[in-house]
Amino acid sequence: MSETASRRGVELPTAYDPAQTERKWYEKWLKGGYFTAGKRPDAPRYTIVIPPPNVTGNLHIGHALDFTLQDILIRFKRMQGYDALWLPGTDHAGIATQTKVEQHLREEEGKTRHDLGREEFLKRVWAWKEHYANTIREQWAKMGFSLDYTRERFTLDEGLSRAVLEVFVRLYEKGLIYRGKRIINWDPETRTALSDIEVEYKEVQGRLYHLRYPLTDGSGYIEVATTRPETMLGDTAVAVHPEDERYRHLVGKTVRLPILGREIPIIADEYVDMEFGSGAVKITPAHDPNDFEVGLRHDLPQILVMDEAGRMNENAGPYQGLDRFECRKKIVEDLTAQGFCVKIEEHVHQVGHSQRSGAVVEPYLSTQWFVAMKPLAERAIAAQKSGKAVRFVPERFEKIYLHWIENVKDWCISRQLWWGHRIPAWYCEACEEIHVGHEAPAACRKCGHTALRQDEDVLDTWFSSALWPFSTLGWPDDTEDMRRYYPTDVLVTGYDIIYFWVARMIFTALEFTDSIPFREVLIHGLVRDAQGRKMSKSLGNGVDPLEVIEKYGADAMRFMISTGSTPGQDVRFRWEKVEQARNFANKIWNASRFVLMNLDGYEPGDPDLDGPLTAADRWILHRFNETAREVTRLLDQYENGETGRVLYDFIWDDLCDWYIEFSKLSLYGDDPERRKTTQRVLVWVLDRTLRLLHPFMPFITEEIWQHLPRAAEAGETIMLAEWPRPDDRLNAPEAVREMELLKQTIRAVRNVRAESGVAPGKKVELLVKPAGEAELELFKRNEAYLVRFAGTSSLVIDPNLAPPAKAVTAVVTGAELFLPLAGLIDIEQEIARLEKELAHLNAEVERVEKKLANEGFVSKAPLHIVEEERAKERDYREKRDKVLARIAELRG
RNA sequence: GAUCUCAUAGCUCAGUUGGGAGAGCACCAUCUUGACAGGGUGGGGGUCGCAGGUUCAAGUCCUGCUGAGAUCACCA
Repeated sequence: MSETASRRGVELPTAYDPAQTERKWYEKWLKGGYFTAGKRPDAPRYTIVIPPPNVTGNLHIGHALDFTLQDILIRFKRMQGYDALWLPGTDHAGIATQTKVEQHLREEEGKTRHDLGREEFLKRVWAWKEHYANTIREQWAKMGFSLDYTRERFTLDEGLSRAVLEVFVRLYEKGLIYRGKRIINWDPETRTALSDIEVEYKEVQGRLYHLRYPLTDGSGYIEVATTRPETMLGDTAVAVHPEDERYRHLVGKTVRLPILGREIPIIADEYVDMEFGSGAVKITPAHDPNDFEVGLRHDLPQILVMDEAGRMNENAGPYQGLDRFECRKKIVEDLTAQGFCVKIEEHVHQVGHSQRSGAVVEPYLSTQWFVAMKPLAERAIAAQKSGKAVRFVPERFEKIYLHWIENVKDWCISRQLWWGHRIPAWYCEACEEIHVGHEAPAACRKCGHTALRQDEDVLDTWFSSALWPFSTLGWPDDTEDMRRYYPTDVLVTGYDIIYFWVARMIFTALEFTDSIPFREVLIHGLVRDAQGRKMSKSLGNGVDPLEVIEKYGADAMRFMISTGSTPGQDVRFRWEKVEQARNFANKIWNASRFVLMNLDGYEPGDPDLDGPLTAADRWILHRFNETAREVTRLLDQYENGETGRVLYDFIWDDLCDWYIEFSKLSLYGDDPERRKTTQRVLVWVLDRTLRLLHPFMPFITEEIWQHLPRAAEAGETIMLAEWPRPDDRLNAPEAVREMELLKQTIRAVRNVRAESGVAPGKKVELLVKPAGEAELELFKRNEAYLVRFAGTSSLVIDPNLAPPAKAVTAVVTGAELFLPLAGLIDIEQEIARLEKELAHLNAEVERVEKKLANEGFVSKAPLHIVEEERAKERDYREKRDKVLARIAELRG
């Protein structure tokens, strides 16, 4: 007890200074090892793996939202006694990182990656990665995240790379990974293949070019239309619908391709839409996915007319060497000049752009590696539709997920990059036999040749991300962590990566661990700017979380961002909201200062519920209990916005505006027993309230909590303090009724004073006419509060009192209140004021009576609802009658 | 074209299984009262987008419409 005694009376500065305390506590938490999971072997575990941020740069405010939501859950569960693991890590982010490093290299040294060579270039990327991984760790620390750094992982580290190999080899052996020549999405800027979802379609104002291809027999022309005229150089057919009467006679004939003069057939295929355009389509199998299919059906040649940089190649004849867009211009000029281009229409259409480079994506025939999605998707769909499902929060995102996985196409997983997991395939130099395995084979299994070269390409970043929930825990080994912490409990992420990541983790986990990777997925929205725009580098409207922290503190940022939204909905970032959160932190700080400044003679211990507690004491304990119950319930439902509101209201309204104000009477009074009781209630409630708030505002709650006198068994950090459990012994409905009447009375007096223009500081006489014995007792018991908070010079409580004419009146549920204001009052004005009140009460009475007169309502509504309305009716009637009587009296 | 989200006070947004609307900011008045002016007290302000329907009862559920946004799929 000497320790708590020595803490007594510690002075806190008048305003909370976040910068000072945040670093201090984070260091202590780290040193204490409180973030490390595994110290409660007998407790149930709770696992979250972090969505690994890219090592491309600093974290932005969107990360702050995502991670804060996770830290809230982890801290909450840890306090509830779980063995809580929050596993951190970072993602190598293939294209994104490589592009950044290449850009850096170009700007700083004027070199390309090819100048350095693969090995040297990768060294540079690793250095970049180290730098940004450190920056990210620093940012995590500033935001207060309780991550278990002993388990931190990186998608390219040794263990995870092994997992990637394992998955690749197994899928290959199962026939679910294959190599094939297909139309893929090609990014000519970064010169790599992309998967379908890495292509963003944007509406673009383009043109539709109508071209005439002359029939070789000289009998005329056939007209086709295209948005990409340069691809005509790769045309190998013109297709019409087999049932199209207009063209039936032409099928089987040939046309001569303008410029190149190649003779190509007119074919019939059901793919063609007769209604659209001329009903005839040019077919370019090497540059369009649909044409590719048509080409296969009709055994057409595939002529690639561009190179990997999007320049026209040797097949483009006179256009060789031109950029594809220059070629477009040139070829249209030429075709027009030669009379082959007959019409150019303005045409709005969707054009695919690379998600990373922004370049217009070229559908491109290329040999790549693919994952056959059908079997994997079917299993995921079956799982989702049976009981073995991942629960999406909010539910609607399940539909989004299912729609995607039900329509998914094969996944192109090879990337023409250097930064990533190199594809574990080796080709025999002699016979081109493919060998897939963990290591390079010594010799070709087919021809015995020993010269084998490994595939130059790496895997799509998302291939490794798909394994994240189990690769981070040690899979494919049967590790202790894997057994204890897998499957994880919840995945928290934004709706923008449901396809990229969430879906892929689910089907991979089902395939390789035979289980779902997480029970629930909590989906949040995007953080937008104050105008509701998406934050982006080009707009420069991004918000740096560190700037927010510097200005307002990490707790304010966390509270604002986590409570400022509804699940699944986008959040707008507004500085005013951070300011509000900062003010809230300051409010808590000062309420705590008040408590700490008034602990003279404090004797440690819980409030004695059987002791002489005041109604206010019992009321605040009751309200705390309700708040604890509500906060726990809401947190379990991921209702952070509501949780924040409940805590805010309890702390600001109930604790600060009412209880602390009321407590001053006990603290400054001369009854030492009452003072001690109130001190205990204050300390107890503040302690527990800080715990409820801790997941949201870890720093300030810890700082204050450490200043509070508290029992040794509470532990050395609020992080590990027990989460408050609802306790029925704290229920005090009578105290609640008493406080409600007191509050109503005090407010009514303040109100009429203000309305009657009584100076706020002026003490006035207050006459209370209670309605009955119980009320009389109640008011007598609480005289001191009325005097203090209603600004009373003298107080008369008398059920039989005859009010003076020159007085203003207020009516509350159990009493009439009179303020004799002889000098100030104008009778007519008072009557007018009361009549306004009367009109209001009459309207209420009428409304309730009408409801109760409704036979359907009384017979069908739940009893407690009907009872509530009856009580309202009585209350409004009573008040109305009193106001009516008072008006008559004044007139009278 | 398909699916989804949103529309509530001047602004930004809450509103948790349907029971007569709230917060912050802004605004008006007032208070240098011994935790806090980043504060206290009191106040004004809303036909909950429109039209129907279900129900004793609809901001809340259903249908249609209007407007804003998102995602997916597309016709060359």
